Amino acid sequence: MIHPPTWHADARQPGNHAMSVRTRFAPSPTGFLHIGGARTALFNYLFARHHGGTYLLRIEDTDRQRSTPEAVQQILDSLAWLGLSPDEPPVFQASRETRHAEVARALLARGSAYLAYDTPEELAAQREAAEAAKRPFKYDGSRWQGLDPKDAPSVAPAIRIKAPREGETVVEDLVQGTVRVANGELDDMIILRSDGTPTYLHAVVVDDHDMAITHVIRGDDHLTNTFRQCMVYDAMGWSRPRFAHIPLIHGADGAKLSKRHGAVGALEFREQGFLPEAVCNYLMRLGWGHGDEEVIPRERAIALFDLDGVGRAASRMDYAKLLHLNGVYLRGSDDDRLTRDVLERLGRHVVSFGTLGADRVRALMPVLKERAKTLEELAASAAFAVIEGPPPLEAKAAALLTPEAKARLADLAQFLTDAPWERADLESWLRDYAEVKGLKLGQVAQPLRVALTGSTQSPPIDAVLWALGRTEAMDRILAAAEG
RNA sequence: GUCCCCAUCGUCUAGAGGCCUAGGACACCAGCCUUUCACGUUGGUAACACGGGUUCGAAUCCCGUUGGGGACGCCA
Repeated sequence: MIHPPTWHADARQPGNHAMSVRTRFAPSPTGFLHIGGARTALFNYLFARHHGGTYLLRIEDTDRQRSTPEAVQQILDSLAWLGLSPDEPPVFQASRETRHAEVARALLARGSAYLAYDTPEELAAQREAAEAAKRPFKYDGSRWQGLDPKDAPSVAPAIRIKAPREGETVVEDLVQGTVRVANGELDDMIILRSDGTPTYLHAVVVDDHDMAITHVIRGDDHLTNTFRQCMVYDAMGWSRPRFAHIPLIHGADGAKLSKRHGAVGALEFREQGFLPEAVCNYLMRLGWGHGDEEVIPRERAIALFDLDGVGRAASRMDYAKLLHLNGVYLRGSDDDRLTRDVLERLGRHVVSFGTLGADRVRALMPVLKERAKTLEELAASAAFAVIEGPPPLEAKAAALLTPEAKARLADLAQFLTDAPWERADLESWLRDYAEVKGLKLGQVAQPLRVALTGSTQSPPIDAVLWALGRTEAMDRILAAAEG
């Protein structure tokens, strides 16, 4: 019967450092790290930090067919980008197979497990028969138990753990609450395959135990597996960790999150111009809340986060809200950092530029970042500043360059020749010009904007004028006036 | 099919029996600001899945229904 081990309570006593919190994120390197996994990592990180504990990473690479070194690197890169790198070097599960086998044999020696000589084909047939008869398949290994090795078939055996038949298993889940299942539902699962490799359900338990994990925080999809894992803990006489099963993230339509919903890989968000702090903030708020707080930077998140605030229902990915949050973080970001990123993106988009262009982008950054939601948008909006010479004209912008507008620009160029080149001065010169000519400021600003940026949308025109510098600005105005 | 979990505006959530005429955020609509686009700001539309209990009183507790999700591998 299952009661939380007493040290769990002790661990929460202030002043008890003997059993500090240890969490782990345990992805399998069979693909890229998706957004759901990223959130699981985040919760593990936040929980450990909040309690002054340790946050670890274990790569579950026991499936040798599907695990790849590229995927491992991808996961590491993703976590690094999100600021969720582990406190210690990652543990590779495959490297611990000797230990897994050792525990399996210990279970055998204790009489808690037995050798099962079924072939995969036999099992598949049994499963099919059960399905055909519309009854749930439950493995029956009674014929192998207590078998004299001499009578064993000449088949490499797997090791199966004996499931309890009576009573029920109870898990006090930190998120889901008390969850119980009748032991009659469990069956004798394989812990060591016939080829000597461990199964996931077994390896996880051995590793979590050996790594002294105190809190297993993972996706909801592992909830029912937890009862199977309990069999190993209990049979070995190990105290179980605390479990916390967090709900999954779904796509906007409520179905399992997949590529057709948009970006799902953590690194895809980076490519699309999202900031890691915005992604983390968004992910944290998905399934967790603290009153009305929405913008919660890392430090604040660590201070606030705890598992009791995690909801039990699955939530849907809302890209619009992420986008909004990204805008918030973008506006609050350091100008030098943004400039660096934008220049890099522009370079990738095959725009060549010199230091003059780079300086202009930096000068414009405070007003540029006000009007972008992603780094990609930011880069696009900075493109006019980085190039030399007249910018390419957008269709809508070109339409604005009427003969009158061109004449106006020529006149304006003349007028600006003697202007002092400071932003505030430029603004008042433009206002004066409009007033003298009996025009609304917009009538002057729009043609000018088109000439300088090639677009009908840009930061305030005085800022653009100033950042471009007198020479470059004059070039562009004249080019537009003559073109 | 069996077992497990879940259920407040379109979405993320606040809500731990009276503070709820159900609050906030995103999105959407309208207005203001304005030099374009954003930002900002003001207001608006919009939810307790359904049915039974328990209680003086239920979004909050219990049961059922419906609807979602997950797990049932010599995958992880």
